[in-house]
Amino acid sequence: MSKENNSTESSPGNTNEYRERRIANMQALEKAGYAPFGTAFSRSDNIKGIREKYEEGLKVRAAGRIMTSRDMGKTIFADLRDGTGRIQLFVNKKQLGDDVFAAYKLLDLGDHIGVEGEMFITRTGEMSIRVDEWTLLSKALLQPPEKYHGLQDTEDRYRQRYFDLISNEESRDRFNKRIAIMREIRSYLESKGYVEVETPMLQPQPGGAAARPFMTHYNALNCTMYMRIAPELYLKRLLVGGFDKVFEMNRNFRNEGLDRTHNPEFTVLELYEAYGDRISMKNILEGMIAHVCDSVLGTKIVTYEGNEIDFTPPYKEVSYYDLLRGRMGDNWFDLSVDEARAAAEKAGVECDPEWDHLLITREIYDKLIERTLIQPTFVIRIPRQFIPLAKTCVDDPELADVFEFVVGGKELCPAYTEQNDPIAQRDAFANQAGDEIEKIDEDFITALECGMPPAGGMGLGIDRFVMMLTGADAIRDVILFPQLKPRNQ
RNA sequence: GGGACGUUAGCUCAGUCGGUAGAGCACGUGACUUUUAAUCACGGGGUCCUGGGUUCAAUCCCCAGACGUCCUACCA
Repeated sequence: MSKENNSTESSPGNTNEYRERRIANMQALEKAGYAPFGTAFSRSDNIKGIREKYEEGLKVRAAGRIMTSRDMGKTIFADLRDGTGRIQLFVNKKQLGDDVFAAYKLLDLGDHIGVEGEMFITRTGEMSIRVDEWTLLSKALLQPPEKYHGLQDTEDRYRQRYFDLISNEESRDRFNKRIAIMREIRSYLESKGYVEVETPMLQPQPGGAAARPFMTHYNALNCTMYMRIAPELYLKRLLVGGFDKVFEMNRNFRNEGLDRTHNPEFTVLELYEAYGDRISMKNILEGMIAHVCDSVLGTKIVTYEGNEIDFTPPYKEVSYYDLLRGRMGDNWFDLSVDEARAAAEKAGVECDPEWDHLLITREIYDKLIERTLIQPTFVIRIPRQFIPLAKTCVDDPELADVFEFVVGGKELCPAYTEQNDPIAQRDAFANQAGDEIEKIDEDFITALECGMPPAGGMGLGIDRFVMMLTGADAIRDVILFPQLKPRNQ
């Protein structure tokens, strides 16, 4: 809305002529015996159901919001919409009688009404309800956005999502898909014996990832608490406690930047399977993605950022070292640090002079290689220093037994053969590479010392997954109420 | 954080090489008993994001700010 004087304000100096007119209509309706904000209305079905049960002459009761109106004089055609669909109303003066028809004319676009009438098909082939009776359910005091273009202003669409949802079908569809995707993930995992659990979002010490947390003060205990950056360490405690297959799909919070692909609160699926490993994670992920694509989209092929992506499993698997050699030459890992830096700079990758071979390698992967992996790909056997919570490969203690699942040039889902050795875990925390150092969670180490079963685990960024499956190019398009900078009052 | 661009009627957008603005939808009045982006006629509606500056005159030019979008850097 424009910017300062909008809808939510109703103070006398700020009303506009549209609102005043609607209030006048509301008062006239009230005088005619129509309560402007009605009570429950019993429907014979929702609009989708009514359409599906169509029969000529079938008597139905429907409720919804008036979206458009075509006034032909003695007959008015209107579109009524609820959460499931739209249907045309045929409102006729003779049918209703002069007074009821005159009252109907006091309705405005955006009002909610309930109607009763018989179904029929108009000459032009439009399924309709011939209204015998109607009742006012809720008067809208503000105009809905433009009926054809909808609400386009990106800022308004995020700040006033209700207007976006009222007027933009693509937006409604996208969020319905998000809901369906999450529902199908749950139902798939439950069918495989996983249980959904809840672990603390308010934590005395944030762990499970390297990220800046949100801090808050807990008055009752007079201590600092942190919004979780990941649920991982708690889910693993549950493995220790005897839950064999657990998952949690809920919010993480990170006190970091805000852009096209980052929102400070975002939804992640984390999943752990006792007695499993990286391979079991690969299997569950392939099965889950295929199920979600089929049940929600009806296809495994999606278009994302101009690329056609085929989610038909199995997905190809390639080792981190092979990717590096493929890009930088077979002798890449034999180069000295200086040679490696020179080669990286030559390839257009800027390197900090402090970096060792490992960090230069990571920069090359991040800057040159990851974005070229468009089709779903498991990148495996990654240097262990980057991944303190994973076990190393049985045949090579320098490599972590993990995969990074990359799609459309972006990392979508990391999965590990989880570290369950408390001594190795403590060492790994202490020896992390780069600047991503986590504080050691002593209670977590204690839990490991009780014996955590060997396990596979993974984390899937739900928002980005939904973006991919719905072709959205901003995370704000898949989060109902994304974070925006507050407006000054 | 750095850079580019944007902000005009309730909504979608034009526009003014500096002389306070237009269209479509919506709204109001009238016509119309099968329309569906209904149609036709007439009409009302604006702090041109905010604050400074230049100027006889600023919505337009300059400076600063707010918010947003895109690019770029960083975390997923």
